[in-house]
Amino acid sequence: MNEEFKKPYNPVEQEDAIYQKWEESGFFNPDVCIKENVTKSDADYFSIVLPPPNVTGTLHMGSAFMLAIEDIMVRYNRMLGKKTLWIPGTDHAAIATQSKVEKIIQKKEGKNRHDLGREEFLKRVEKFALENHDTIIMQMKKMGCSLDWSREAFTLDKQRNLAVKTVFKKMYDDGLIYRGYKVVNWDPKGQTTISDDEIVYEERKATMYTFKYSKDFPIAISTTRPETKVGDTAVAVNPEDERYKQYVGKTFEVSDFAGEKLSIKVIADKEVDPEFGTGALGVTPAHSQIDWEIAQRHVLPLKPVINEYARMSVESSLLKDKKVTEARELVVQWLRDNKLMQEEKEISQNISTAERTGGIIEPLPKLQWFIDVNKEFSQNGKQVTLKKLMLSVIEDKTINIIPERFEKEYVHWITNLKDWCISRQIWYGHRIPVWYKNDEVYCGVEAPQGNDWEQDADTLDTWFSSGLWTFSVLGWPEQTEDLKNYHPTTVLETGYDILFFWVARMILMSTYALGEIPFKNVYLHGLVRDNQGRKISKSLGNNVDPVDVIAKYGADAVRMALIVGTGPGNDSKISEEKFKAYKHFANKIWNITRFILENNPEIKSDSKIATRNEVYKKYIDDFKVLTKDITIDIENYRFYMAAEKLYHYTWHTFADIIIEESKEKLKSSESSEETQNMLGFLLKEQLKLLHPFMPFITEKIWSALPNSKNMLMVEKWPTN
RNA sequence: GGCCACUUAGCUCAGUUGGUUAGAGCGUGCGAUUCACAUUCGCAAGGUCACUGGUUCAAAUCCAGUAGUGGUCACCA
Repeated sequence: MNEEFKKPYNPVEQEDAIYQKWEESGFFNPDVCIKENVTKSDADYFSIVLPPPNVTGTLHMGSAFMLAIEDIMVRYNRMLGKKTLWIPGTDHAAIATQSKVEKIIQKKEGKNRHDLGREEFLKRVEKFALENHDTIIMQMKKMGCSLDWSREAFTLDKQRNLAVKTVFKKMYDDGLIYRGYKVVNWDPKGQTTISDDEIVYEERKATMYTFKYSKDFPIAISTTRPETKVGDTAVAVNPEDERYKQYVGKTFEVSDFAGEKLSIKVIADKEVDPEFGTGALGVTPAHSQIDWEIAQRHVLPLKPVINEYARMSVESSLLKDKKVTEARELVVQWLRDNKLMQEEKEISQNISTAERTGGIIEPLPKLQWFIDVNKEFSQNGKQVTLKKLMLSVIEDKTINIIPERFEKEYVHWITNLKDWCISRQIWYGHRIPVWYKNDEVYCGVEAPQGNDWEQDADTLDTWFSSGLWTFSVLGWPEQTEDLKNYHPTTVLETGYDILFFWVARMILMSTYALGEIPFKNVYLHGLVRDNQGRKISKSLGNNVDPVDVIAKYGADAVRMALIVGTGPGNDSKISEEKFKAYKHFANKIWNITRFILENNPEIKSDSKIATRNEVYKKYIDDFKVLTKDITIDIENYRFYMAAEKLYHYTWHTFADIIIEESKEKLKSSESSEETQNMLGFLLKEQLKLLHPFMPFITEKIWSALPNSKNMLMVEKWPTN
């Protein structure tokens, strides 16, 4: 017998070598599987893209959980004999990466990006991205991921850039992308616009001030932001409000409001809630989304009073160049001094902050690029909108979301979706493929001919390129074989926290650009929390590098610990005890093998011989029931259940009962032949079932068994 | 505020279409162990399935409500 089995199983000594063997075999690549005749060329396909990790950092336990689920699906389907493709890649994560590198440079060198210049700064970002990329790849290999590395992609590489520009141009030509001047979410800290989805609300205490613009102004208004009121051009009231009906349509001149001259028109708008505050709303078209919309409806003038640095851009001496927070106090004091303040009330309110920089969002009117989600266009002879495309594939179940409850959330989100602001004033990302020359505008995949054309300085929202991921990784816009063979992908597996950011955008991009869904199924997993149920975060210091845990317990144990007990969409807690338990389990499988090797060195495994014995026939029949059960669980995405059932069977049925009972039988020469075949058969079949969950140890044992020709990773999944 | 999820053993969680005596792992207690097991095995204790009501021959499971916890979306100026 192999000497190795006399020691406890030590994953650290084995796993890297096993992974290397897999890689060298080439079987992660379906083309090789076909060539080597382990997969039929006309077999059904299974394809899945890896949600590309951000190069802004390295992997955490949540990513490890994701990788475990996906690798289970991939290995299972490969063993079923399908043409199986899992495509790896990483995401440049534009704003997240840029702001991280900016912070580092600021801290180390005291410089900002403008000190370095666009070219030098981008070099630094790329270096940072590459380092993280290499770590991420190493981490994924440690987890045992059977990704086809020959097809690795990056959201910002040349091929993906072509896809981005191609889609942009198509949308531009279809009138779905437009450049427009309107109030956007401006992040003064990151010096860029962000989309509605990149806003994080923070609850804070604030004061609600109620006042009049001047002594003879008839209506009092309420606000938490008095400094913006120097930009007011109207007061809106509800059309039904009897108190104010007499003033509607009139314009009042205010000669001095905190040093500014105002011209306020009283308008009636049904959006105004007469119950709130004084029932009158001071309209600041330039610095509020809602007020902007009201101003559009009533054709009100626009008066910007705040600039990109969150400072007052008015000319009057009191407020000029003051930060908004200072200006607020100055205006409040001015109101008190002039006896215009009626009430100051402490309230709690949610303020908008930028997800990546933490900067307080300042709504500003700016000229930006948008995707119009409500504009009709013609596709396959039908009039559609992007919104309708996104809704219909979920509503008619062309795409399935697991767990189902997220379908409702998705529909709700899409229904309320507004135009998507896609331009960013940052440097790291896909440059907008638009050029300007005097009054001319050119949009194209390539730069226009001739001199004096200047390219738009902005880059695209990172989710624009991630949205193309399912087909850009397959070589689109070229009509590649991969695209024909593997799109739409079979399943998209990702965290529920990026359902809107990413899943929705992929559906938008694919149904638009290809007229085809990006995936047939969406499987959403939950968050991995620490043993106290807290979110993993830097500030708590509870972040664990999966590689460290793997070094201690082995990748198989880590995978099992993450999978067992965690259903789709559910958050999970992870603890040392759980890792330990599955390390024990790995050793149990190891010892089971040792016992069988000692008593059945050739690993005889003929089930026909075994079933001569009635009891063994029952064992084997029971096992077939289990096999079917496990298969159904996996097919229905119940990996947690399949894993637990296998664990339980191997330890408490196979080891505790079947092996225990076999000890006597092996001693008697008359039944030992049957017993050997029964044990050998069940061992081999169990290794196959366990392989997707615990690939390393099962492959290791398989290779140590006599007569094992193929690698376990390309053995056939047991069927009845 | 809207919507969603969760509440089952000390802890972490299963319990699929309603159907024997509600399960597992960890932990606890007792015992065994020259044995494939450094990481072993057996036995045991431990539950008002959050609460109230309903449907049903039958409810942890379905329905309605209440409470608590968490999430998410939208925010009112």
